[in-house]
Amino acid sequence: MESLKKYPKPFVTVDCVIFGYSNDRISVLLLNRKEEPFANTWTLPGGFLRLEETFVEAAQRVLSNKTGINDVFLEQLCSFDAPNRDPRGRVLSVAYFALVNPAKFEIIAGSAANDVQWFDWKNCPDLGFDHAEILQVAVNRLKSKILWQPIGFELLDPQFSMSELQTLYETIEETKFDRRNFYKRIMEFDILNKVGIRKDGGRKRPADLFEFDKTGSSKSPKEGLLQLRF
Amino acid sequence: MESLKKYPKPFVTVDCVIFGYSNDRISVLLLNRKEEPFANTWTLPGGFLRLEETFVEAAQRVLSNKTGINDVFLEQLCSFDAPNRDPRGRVLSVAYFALVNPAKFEIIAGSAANDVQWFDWKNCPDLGFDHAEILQVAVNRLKSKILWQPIGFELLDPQFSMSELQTLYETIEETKFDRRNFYKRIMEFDILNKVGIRKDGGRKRPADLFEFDKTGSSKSPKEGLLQLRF
DNA sequence: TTTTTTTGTGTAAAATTTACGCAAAACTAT
DNA sequence: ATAGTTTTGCGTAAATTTTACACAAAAAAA
Repeated sequence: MESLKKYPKPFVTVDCVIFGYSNDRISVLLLNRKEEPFANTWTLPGGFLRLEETFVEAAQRVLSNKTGINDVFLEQLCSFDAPNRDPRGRVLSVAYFALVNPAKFEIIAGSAANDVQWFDWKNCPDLGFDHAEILQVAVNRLKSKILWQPIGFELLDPQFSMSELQTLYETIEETKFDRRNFYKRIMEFDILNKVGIRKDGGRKRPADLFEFDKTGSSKSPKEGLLQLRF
Repeated sequence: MESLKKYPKPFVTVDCVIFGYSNDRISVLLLNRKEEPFANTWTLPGGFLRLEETFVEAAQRVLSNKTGINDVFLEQLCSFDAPNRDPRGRVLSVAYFALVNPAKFEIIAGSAANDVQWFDWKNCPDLGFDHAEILQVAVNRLKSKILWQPIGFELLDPQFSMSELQTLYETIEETKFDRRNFYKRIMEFDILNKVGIRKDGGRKRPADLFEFDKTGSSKSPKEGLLQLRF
């Protein structure tokens, strides 16, 4: 069998765009680096791939070690290849993204980080490497993805009201929807189960509470794809 | 600055899914390998990334050397990471895809290939490595992409009739559209310029000939996205 | 000439999307 | 208590879009 010795090998890292949602705001998890390059600069959490790992395994390990976040569903975003994107040498990056409910995680800066924090997705600090570009790609993906898939449930508490779901969609899409049409449209897809009404200190009329129907029996039209248009 | 010496390096290849269209059929360009692993087996054309190259540059070089195809517009598809996807070691692959008009290229097998041929996308031979999986991802991407972007023009001759364009769409989507509604829908997007009527041996009434409007003045609704639904 | 096939244009029915109306439920203020 | 306010769930008609055809013109075939 042909030897691979003659071929050069780049370094390969996995970088993660972790989106969170709380208080009607989308946030992104950033890490402040302790070491050069980009020491004391905010970046996406990431790290080098090990030879026995898949990308997702590497991403889970990096997220756990550097940010304290465990067991998130990661989706591949894009790979980045600018030859000068890392001053140390040729370092490729495979970017992944995930949506999480920040309330479910305690973020803990690992030993290689000065700090780990959530930042509003519209007000991030300058990012090291080409991570601003990666983040932009992730934001675009999130915006288009929400129109076609019932995401958002990973971002909310297990039980939520329709207005909470609507606010999430409006925050991501940066528009407003008609409340009544949103309600009808979401319900048509059969992806929600009504599980009661809000008990706690509601302000006005208590809202019905829903949770995502995990039985997968959704009857959404157009070959199983959501399609929100208001 | 931190040394990278402690980090392992995988090999990285670029693999290309080149779709062609002729005689109402979508085809894929495959290469029959001369060397192990997968000697005498069909695979997607691909090769190892050089450290000074971007992915696209590597793909262009590989395509030119191994298949004789030059200057195609490549779009990143996905990266593949199964640890055992290459028996020689840890070899990652970044897949790209392109749409071309086969009539514009002469395919020439490079020295590392027994042969290079177009295969019908529904009747490919068994592929080496994980290339069947890569091809499946590419096919899915092509099908969804055509609904949102005015592709297909790269697949046709510079001037084409509406029925030729429709047949292309029907071939990719594997459905039939109403001829008159297809005509109107396409015209609404202002992406075609009428450039005359067919002169040569037309069979019945000669069709108007169109070409893609490269001035970028398309007025498609929904934020510039095509949306074909019949 | 007549027939056949393909193409360009138009139009009405069907379906979907959009814009609101309204009453019920709980809180607030008298 | 009672009246007023705000939020929620459900309904309905207008506006728009999609779908299904009708029809005549252009050229080849008979």
